[in-house]
Amino acid sequence: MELDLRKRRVLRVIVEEFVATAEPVGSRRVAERSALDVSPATIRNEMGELEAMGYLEQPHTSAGRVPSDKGYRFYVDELMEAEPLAPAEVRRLRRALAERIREVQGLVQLTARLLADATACLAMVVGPQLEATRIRAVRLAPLGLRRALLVMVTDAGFVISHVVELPPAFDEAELEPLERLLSRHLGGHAPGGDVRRALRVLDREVPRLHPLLEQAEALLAQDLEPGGEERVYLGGAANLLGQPEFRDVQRARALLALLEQERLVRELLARRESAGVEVTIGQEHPHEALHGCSVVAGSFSIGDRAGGRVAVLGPTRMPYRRVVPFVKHVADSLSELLTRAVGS
Amino acid sequence: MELDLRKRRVLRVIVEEFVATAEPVGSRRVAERSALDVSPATIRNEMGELEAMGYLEQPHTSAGRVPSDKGYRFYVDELMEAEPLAPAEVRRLRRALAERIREVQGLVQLTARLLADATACLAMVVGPQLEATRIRAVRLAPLGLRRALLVMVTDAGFVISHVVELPPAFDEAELEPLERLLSRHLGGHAPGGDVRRALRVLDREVPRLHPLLEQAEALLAQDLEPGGEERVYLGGAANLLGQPEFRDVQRARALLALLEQERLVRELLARRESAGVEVTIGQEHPHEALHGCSVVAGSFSIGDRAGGRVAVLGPTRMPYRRVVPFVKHVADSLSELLTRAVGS
DNA sequence: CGTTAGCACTCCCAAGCGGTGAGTGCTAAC
DNA sequence: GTTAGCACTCACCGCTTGGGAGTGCTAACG
Repeated sequence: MELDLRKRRVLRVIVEEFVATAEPVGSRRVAERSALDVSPATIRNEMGELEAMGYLEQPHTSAGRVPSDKGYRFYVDELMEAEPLAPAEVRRLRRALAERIREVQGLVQLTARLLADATACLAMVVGPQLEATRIRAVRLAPLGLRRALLVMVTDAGFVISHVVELPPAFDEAELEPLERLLSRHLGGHAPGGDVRRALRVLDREVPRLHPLLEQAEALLAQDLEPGGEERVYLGGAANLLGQPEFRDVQRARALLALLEQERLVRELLARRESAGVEVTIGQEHPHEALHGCSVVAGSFSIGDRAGGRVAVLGPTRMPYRRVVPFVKHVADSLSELLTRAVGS
Repeated sequence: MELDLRKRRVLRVIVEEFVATAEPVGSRRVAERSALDVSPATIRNEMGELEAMGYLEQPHTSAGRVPSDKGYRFYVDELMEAEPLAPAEVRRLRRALAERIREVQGLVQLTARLLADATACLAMVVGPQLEATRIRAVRLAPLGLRRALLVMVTDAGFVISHVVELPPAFDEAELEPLERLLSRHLGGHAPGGDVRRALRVLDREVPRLHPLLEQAEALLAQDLEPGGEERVYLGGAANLLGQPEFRDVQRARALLALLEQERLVRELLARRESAGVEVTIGQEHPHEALHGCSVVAGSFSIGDRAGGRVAVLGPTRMPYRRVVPFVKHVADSLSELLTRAVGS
């Protein structure tokens, strides 16, 4: 049940024309653009068959054809020729990112902005995952009033900081040795289960610290749970409203409402098995609000550890040829820059 | 040229009816709802005069009247009776905020969410302003590879942290004395001009530190410039799309595009002289995209210093009676909680 | 003199109605 | 297998029409 060469060509032309114009494409246009050198009538036969096979849809009789989700899927998997990025664009991107590589938060936000601008879609970026980092240093800064700031720095430039209450018997002078103790015990561990285990060991060894360690553990757990430190950044929501598929405000509203729930966005970006860029098309999404939409997502890493995710969301009628390589490029650039910054 | 009692009553009814229904209100409805006990014809005369005076507008002949911006302004300033918050709502709010008072970022974000949900508008919150805080402690955590994390903690729970490159001749053992030196010199200063001055003094005293101090100054400047650390949080954009005034997508698009520019949002929230809650209505906004919209904004403070701003944005047809006291309450609650947290 | 009933008038809106044109599917010929 | 020809379908556009809401005006009323 494979598609023969001509059908593939027809499907490709239809997808690309529809992506460009947002209007159903008819047999005549396909005949003109496909360079197949056959008449519209022949194309019509092919289109009829493609529709029967589920790759095309007709909004109504006597309108042209529109790709179905299955059609887009086939296009993305088999037909699309990725459009290489312009060298100037590559340079601009690299320069912009390199400038902010120091602070992860800003980097992630900037990335979202750049992606959105370049693709005219909505961009989503979730930053390096805490779990993927290792604690490099622990500091306790006195704040007075029996409080101190517990700062943990991880190797990806993450800073976890929380105000903790000091046990009543505590003297500020004790902070420095305590700092060293914590650094020794927690350094090198990932701020997930590893650190928790280390905290427990320490708890048994020095029971006096119990109140402090308990707080540290609770606060860490809070950072790690969805919606904690790993913030999600969106950019370019206004881009979507420019697309004709969102002329119906209620659709746009449902989509925005969904995207405001950070938990759902995180779910949307959940890592798949694959290595490269993943495309999720229309009905493949579990949420109804996303049914006319596609998501193109990629991962970046820090050294050999998982970093975060970058993604672009737009109507299924999206310029995949441009978007897919762009997302891939941004993900790879981030990996490279972050890995070098960590210096491992 | 004051409005007599009956005109005030008529205007008030029209504003409130229009706010509730989003449809132009006619003389009959005003007669029914105003309890003035006069006929629609009389009301019509009043409405005609109110229109001539600029308080009302007519979308077209033979439609009811709609308040003009001037009409809303008069309503907000003179006619509106603030609707007290339900005690249950007050309690819920207080509990939710108190839970997150520890970390400023989360608190600000939560506030935006709560405001948006309660008012069915878009909420904007800009966090405590760095300039308004005082540095409480400075820490330098070694990161290896000639780098260290410079952490400055301010009294409002702000944490400013940056990776800095250490001068080549530096030994990690020197960090601790340096830390103490910095703490002594910078502690108590506001991270604006004050700290910069202190840095310069230190620079003269210990020229060896120059490369480090230079970095610190540059990074601080970066944090302080708009778009630095004082992040703006938005919540409830989807709420706006539900309003009938945004049935025209292009309008919504223009608005969203404006709100994506953090600089403009910050401008929008810029402090006015007044003490309480400020309402900016329609054409009073400099940006055209905001012409059908109103903003209700209030300030919160930390101790006796400026804190940040909370605001709500919606169509000019907004339930001011509810929104104004709500914004005021949220601002006051934040002030109270943050002031107590700082413990000054 | 303010208030009111009556009434003509305006104008939006929704529904109904051909005309138009794009695009199709079918059929028969090449 | 391909193609020209052709009837058919159906969204879209512009037009008209009827209805209804709400107004402004005028004249009468207390």
